[in-house]
Amino acid sequence: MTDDPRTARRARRHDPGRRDRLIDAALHVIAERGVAGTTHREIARVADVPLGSMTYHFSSLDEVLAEAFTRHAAAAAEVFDERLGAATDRDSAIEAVITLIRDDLIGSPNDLVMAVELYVAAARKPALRAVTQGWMQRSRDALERHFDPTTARELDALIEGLVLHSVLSTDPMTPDQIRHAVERYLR
Amino acid sequence: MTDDPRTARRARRHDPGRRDRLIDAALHVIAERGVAGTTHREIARVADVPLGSMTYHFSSLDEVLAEAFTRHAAAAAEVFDERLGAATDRDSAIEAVITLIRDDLIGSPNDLVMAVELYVAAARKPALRAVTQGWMQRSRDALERHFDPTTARELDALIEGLVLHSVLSTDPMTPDQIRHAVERYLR
DNA sequence: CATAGCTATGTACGCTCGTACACATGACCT
DNA sequence: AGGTCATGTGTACGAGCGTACATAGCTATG
Repeated sequence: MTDDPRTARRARRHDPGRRDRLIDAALHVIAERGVAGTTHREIARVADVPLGSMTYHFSSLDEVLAEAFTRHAAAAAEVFDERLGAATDRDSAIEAVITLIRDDLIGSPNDLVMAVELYVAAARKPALRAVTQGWMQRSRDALERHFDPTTARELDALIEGLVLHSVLSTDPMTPDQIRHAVERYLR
Repeated sequence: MTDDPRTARRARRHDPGRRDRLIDAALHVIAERGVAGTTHREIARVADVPLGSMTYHFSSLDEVLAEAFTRHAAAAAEVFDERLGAATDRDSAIEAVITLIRDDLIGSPNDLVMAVELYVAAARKPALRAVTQGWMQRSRDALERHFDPTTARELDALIEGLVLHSVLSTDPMTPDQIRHAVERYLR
């Protein structure tokens, strides 16, 4: 946007540009090294900013983590929305779910790693619990556009389990196996 | 209890079962504080042994974690075996699965925490991947005593997802909801 | 230009960590 | 009994961490 220093008579009290970049860098580090390997120094290194910048923009490391996970969860939930929003009837919703699992979830294992990292982190840090629950709620809401609440909840759990086991297993599920599992449950 | 330091210390001087007790202490610490909070010093404190004892019995902290997770996975898999071993026909196997989820999995959330901690740890430490896979394999094997391999795999995933979402959610699933989900899939 | 005040940085402190290693101890053999 | 040596312990070291904080730099104003 307006990077021109001469803009705005009113002083910009805050520079969201850098803060955003730091959150993105944090996401990158979490995915790469895990929450355990996520430190002020590592994030600063990745974002190419001085260490002091971390404490300036965030009051603690937990705050960085919370913001990073929130951003990731929002992006992930949006994928759910998009896939399912395109569906018009129940059959195409089923197809959307299968595509979602195959392409967006199993297809990018980093997202699963992020999810599991979040689950673990949330178990110890109450601030992150709300993020987890908001994420789950949003994916359930998306499913409820096409399925009744009970089905949505169970289907959501099934998807999570399928993705988790598929990614962690030595032999990932084939698209046909995914289709089989989802259809068996839904029909 | 003999709290006299000299007595206790002398008694501990030669302690063949110490390694085992350290692994149990490690399990306790992992469940309590997470892998991130599991340190040589904390394990030693819980087990009431000197710090040096850790490096004597284990060549690294990763080795402690690996042994602890292996032990936990074995115990968890045994629960699967017992529940399902008691079943004689398909219907009682379904009941066994429902009981397993309700009483052993959702009923003791610590086990779920351990599982997720293991998943995260395994993502970064190859030595732990074999533990995860062995665990999954054993629960699938147990299910295959009563269901065909495809069903066993899908059911295993469904169980994992149900437990995960139930425990992490603000409103845990009721026994009836669990029964509904499992029966809907299996019948 | 001078100045004031907000933004941003470099550095240092206190702490915890994993690990190494010199040394103490006591069980067992002869 | 006395010596040997695996078993077990206490301590110290260097690295990396989160965070605090004095101050440098810039920009809007007078």
